[in-house]
Amino acid sequence: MKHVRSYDLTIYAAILTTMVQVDGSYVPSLRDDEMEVEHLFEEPINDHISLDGSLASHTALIDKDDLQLEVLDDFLDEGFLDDVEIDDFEVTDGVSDARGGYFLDFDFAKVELLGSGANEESPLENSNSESQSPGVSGSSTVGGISESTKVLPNSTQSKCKIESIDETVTHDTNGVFRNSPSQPSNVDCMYNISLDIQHLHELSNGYPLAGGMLSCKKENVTVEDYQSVPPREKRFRKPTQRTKRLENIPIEIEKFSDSDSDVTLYELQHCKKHPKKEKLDYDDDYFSSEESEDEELTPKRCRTKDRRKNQRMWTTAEVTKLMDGISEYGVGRWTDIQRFLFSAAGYRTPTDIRDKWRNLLRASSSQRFNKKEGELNDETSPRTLPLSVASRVLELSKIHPYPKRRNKKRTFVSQVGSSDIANQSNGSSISLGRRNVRRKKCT
DNA sequence: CTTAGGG
DNA sequence: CCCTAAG
Repeated sequence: MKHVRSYDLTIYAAILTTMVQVDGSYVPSLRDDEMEVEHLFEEPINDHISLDGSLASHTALIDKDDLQLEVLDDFLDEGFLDDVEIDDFEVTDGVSDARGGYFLDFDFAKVELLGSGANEESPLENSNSESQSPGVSGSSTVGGISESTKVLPNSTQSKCKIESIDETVTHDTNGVFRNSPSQPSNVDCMYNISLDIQHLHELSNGYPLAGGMLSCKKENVTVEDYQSVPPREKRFRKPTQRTKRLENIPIEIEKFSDSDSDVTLYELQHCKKHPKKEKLDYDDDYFSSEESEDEELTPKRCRTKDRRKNQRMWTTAEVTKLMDGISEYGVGRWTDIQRFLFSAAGYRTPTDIRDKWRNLLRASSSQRFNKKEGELNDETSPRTLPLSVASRVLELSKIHPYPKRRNKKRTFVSQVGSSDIANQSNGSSISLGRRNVRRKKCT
């Protein structure tokens, strides 16, 4: 989520600001600021909450590095900066560019100038250019600011600098972060940072954001230590279909071994996968269907050793559900069927469902053929589907013919169909079904 | 990304 | 189940 990323950095920025702010006294404690920022999180309703911070740069600032690094470390520990990509912030170094990551401008361009006096260049600076891990870059930001504040002995100098910073900073990043137009930099070069936390609620889903971020440990974190923080391995591997499928089951068991594990996990995954379609109305089907507990309790995972990698036997309940879904949504809307009926399963991709339906059709037809032949169908055999299922499949196949357009046999089937919903043209019935489905779904 | 079709 | 082409 980009929101999360930019927002994290934004908050982090706010913390930075307030940290350096500590007026005159330079209290090496973040407590007050913590509270301020925490309020940000507590009131997601207000769109803009402004932090007033005076970026004081007069005197040497103690162990700010440690504190800041600690805070940053907390960031990393909490995993909030995990996903921050460096390309989320276009690093531009021009004041004129109002679109670039002003923060990076701020830190790297300006602050480095400020700290030009003593260039014992903390190795953090180098890590910027590496840009391998955004978290690392953030850390360098911390180092830069703190260093500058430390080094700078002259207040007037800093004033000028920060004025220019103000101009630079005026910028609207994705509408997330906004800075008030340059304040007349008075004594302490006050500048205003207003946070747009319109996306805050998105973060607060169970993530101890403020708490974890603001908890200020007292351990010293040296620069080297920080640098040694391994850049979080990126898991943008683009898993293949099979990988995804395989990953599906163990994750459920591992991460969410709780009671409602399945549902929660599915929600998460699904929302991640289809961010737009996250409005899933989980009707009673979703929870009360016998399918869920059936699947959970009896994970009939009959894996034939070699042929199919991971094959799950289709239970009768599943087949029933599949037919329900087809009768409701129509043939061809496999994604909907999967989403609304097989969502709890986790496996059973739309393709699987379609394949199953295809197989069902085949089986039913063959069964009918067998009936004609007079062969007795063995209901107990797993190879033959129960008569109830078969009859239903046949009926459904009449109503919703499988969209094999070129198939001439379907016309025959439709003519035989007693419900007369399916006319000679298969397409009409299908499209009708789809329209109904859409209306039902989008409400 | 979803579906259809073939393997 | 898997893969891939087509919309």
